[in-house]
Amino acid sequence: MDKRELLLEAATKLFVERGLHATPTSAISKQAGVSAGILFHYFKTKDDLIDELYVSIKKEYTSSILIDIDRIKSDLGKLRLIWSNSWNWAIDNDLKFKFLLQVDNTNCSERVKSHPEIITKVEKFNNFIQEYVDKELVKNIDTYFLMTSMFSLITSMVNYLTLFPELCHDQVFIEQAWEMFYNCLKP
Amino acid sequence: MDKRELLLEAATKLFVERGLHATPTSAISKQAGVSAGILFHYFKTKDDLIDELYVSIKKEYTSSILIDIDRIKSDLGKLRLIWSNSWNWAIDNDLKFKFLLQVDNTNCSERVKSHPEIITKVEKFNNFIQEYVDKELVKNIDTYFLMTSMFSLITSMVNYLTLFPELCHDQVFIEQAWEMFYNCLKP
DNA sequence: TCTTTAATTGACTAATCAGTCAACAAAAGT
DNA sequence: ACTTTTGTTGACTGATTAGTCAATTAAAGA
Repeated sequence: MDKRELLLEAATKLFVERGLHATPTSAISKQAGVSAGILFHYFKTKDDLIDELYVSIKKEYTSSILIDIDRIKSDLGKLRLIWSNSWNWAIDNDLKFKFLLQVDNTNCSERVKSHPEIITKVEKFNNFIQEYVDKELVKNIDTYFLMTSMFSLITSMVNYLTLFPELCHDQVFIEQAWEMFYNCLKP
Repeated sequence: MDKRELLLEAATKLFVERGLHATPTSAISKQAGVSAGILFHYFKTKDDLIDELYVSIKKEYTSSILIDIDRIKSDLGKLRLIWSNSWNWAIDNDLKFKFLLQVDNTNCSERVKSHPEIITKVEKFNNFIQEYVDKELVKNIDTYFLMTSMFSLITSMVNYLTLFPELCHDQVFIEQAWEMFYNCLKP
């Protein structure tokens, strides 16, 4: 198997368990079952590894959000799919999601948040929300504020579902959570 | 001035700037203008300092939330005061707030989240919300889920206001943000 | 005043870290 | 078959770290 991939996977696990700086590169290579030196063959520095890991996971997450979006006709249905895609991906990839949260809440994330591919994704999503503002399906307020509010609600839902996983399939809870989400956004 | 306090203040600043593990104790004592050894006179270990800092800041934050709550009569007014107290404290104490966010999104926070004083505060707030559920002023859903949703919205608002501080005094924005907050909670 | 206790210093240590490197192995090209 | 490139190893290094400690100063009691 690709050792680069093994290293990224091991790093995700250890970073979430111990934190970025408390995880030595030696522990990452050990967890991945490869030699200590090879990490610096694939990544110039440890910070480089962190950056590449963040960007690749963020891309994976933002891509997952729009899955099957064209199979839905109604605007509200699309918004609901974005909502459920978001927390479903996070539940299915809890280590990766926790890694994103950890980095997003660190100042060192400034280094990587300005990555061009991520900025593009954010802009795309921004335009998507602007359409909803124009159609008067959501509040007429700055789209970036709408976006952060949306993702903060999704994040809190993911954290809650992580504590009570059985609720993932509880239709009553899911319906109430969606109601809260959309009530927050609607005009 | 109290060197213990100087150390905590310096630690808050550096932890937020560099991250917990990327901040050596030597940097903390240097920033505080005291000798390297004195840190271990006031705190047994570095982790001890982190724990004590977290608990003291969390207590300060949770206390600030209920300021002047008895001067308001209406239930809705009280809820709105909790909301504005929360983000006002966070804006006024941005370093401390960022420190809380950073620790809350780390696995190492498990160590400290179970601190008795913090559990008591959370339970108190939980009961407060339960009253609102009983009075049918907020959705009939698990109070812990309501609580995390509330604070996630407040957090996203604080992050947004940090980027655009002038909006703190923009009555239109504040009113819309409150509308979003309460629409999310109401039955 | 004298004694005891607490606060404070900074040089020190043992451990740990990110990153290097010479050597070797495997693939790929010719 | 032979050469070049690429992947891989693990011992090594210089720098940095958390935490110690003997010595010094300040404060408090008697």
